[in-house]
Amino acid sequence: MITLTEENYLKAILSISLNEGGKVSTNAISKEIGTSAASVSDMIKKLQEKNLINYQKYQGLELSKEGKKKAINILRKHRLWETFLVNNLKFNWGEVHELAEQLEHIKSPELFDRLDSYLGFPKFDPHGEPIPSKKGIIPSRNTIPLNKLKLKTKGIVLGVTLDDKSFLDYLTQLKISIGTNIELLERISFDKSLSIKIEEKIQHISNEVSKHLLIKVI
Amino acid sequence: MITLTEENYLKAILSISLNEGGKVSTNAISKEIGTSAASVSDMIKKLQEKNLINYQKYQGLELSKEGKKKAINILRKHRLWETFLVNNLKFNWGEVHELAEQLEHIKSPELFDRLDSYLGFPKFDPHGEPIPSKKGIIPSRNTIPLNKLKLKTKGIVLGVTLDDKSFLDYLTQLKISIGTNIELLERISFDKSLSIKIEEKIQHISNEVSKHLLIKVI
DNA sequence: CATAATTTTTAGATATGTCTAAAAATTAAT
DNA sequence: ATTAATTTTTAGACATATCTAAAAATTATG
Repeated sequence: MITLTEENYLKAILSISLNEGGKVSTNAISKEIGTSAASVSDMIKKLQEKNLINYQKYQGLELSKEGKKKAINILRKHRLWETFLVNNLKFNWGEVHELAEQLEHIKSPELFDRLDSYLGFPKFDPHGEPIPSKKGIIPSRNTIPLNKLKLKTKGIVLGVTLDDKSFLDYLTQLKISIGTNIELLERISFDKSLSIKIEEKIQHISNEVSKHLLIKVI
Repeated sequence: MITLTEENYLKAILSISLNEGGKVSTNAISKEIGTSAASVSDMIKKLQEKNLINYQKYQGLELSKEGKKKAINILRKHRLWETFLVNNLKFNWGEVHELAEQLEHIKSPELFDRLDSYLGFPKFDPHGEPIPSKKGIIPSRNTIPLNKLKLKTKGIVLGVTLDDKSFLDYLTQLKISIGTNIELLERISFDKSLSIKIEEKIQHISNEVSKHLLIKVI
């Protein structure tokens, strides 16, 4: 049986792999989870014993096939819950992350099959993030982060890659949400900040914000 | 902060109080939860320190005002989830207990307000058990257990008082569910078993089964 | 390439929640 | 009202998940 804590480690390792690729370091996990490197080191041993990761001392680690399957399933559960909370219970998109962090640990394959069906088999959650299928396949789309977009290009916001309340509240304030039309007008070379046109209105946003906006070019 | 384990103890204590009344013994909790009396004794100390129970060594215990409030809230959450699982996700009434035992520990007052509203503010769950209101008021109805019913009396099944898969599956097999019409035909004095008429069909059930069926006399 | 800086691991503690075995208190029975 | 049975508590252990401090290994630097 896998514990809640072990699930959180797997999830963190998956998240780091997806963002950075390659081997995952003890320190990276420590930062992601907010525990000491010593604790991570302990937990790594347990995950290794359970064959959920491949790991050699001092050499970093990666998820095993089994570990990846479990981690992706947690992601699936998280995103199905977020979809339910926003679509059905009318939470706004900034409010659901912590709640989904609790709900993602519920154990019942049957529940998630039914929830998936109840929600109409959504492929993307309210943040535009892909919901892994029951078999663990993660849907993909042709999007690029706004900070990589060419000048004078028009696109649609299809997703955000940061599920953080203050970030999402700020987007809401800028009237940016999933489906919003955007045009990249100007890039300031000094700080890589951007002037963009959002539904006919000109706004200025930082590089940090633009990094987390996934755009489909039109 | 209250832990998951503490919540389970509070729930168990509430359940025993509601069923038996009076002071709750260490042994009763031990049986209800399935841990040793020694473990219960340890946990009792913690709950006492947190002022969730009133307790004197060797003298049994009862929930404090605060403890009762928390316990009733867990019950509320459990029953709201059972309602969602049956009404919306189409689980049958025997399948939802274990799942609701996990879901009842989710922490978010906002979630349960919204879920309550989403479900249409139900007063009773799919087993006919009362759902405590947000303020902790437990709805009541004029029902009696089938084993206390007078002979030749007709009534409607309004609830069951045991949330156990094998029991509920058996009821389903007997075609007994919430709202079923029932008439008490005969009581066998030897074992207190009953002959009953269910929707025009005669059936024979044990006293143990009849104890857990709540009837409204018509 | 030797040393400094960083990362990772080990060692030893702590808190939670559990257990068994034994002691203490209460309740029941003769 | 003693003794026996039962219940409850204490004592001592164990597993999980965490920590800090220190040691070991790796990586970076002059």
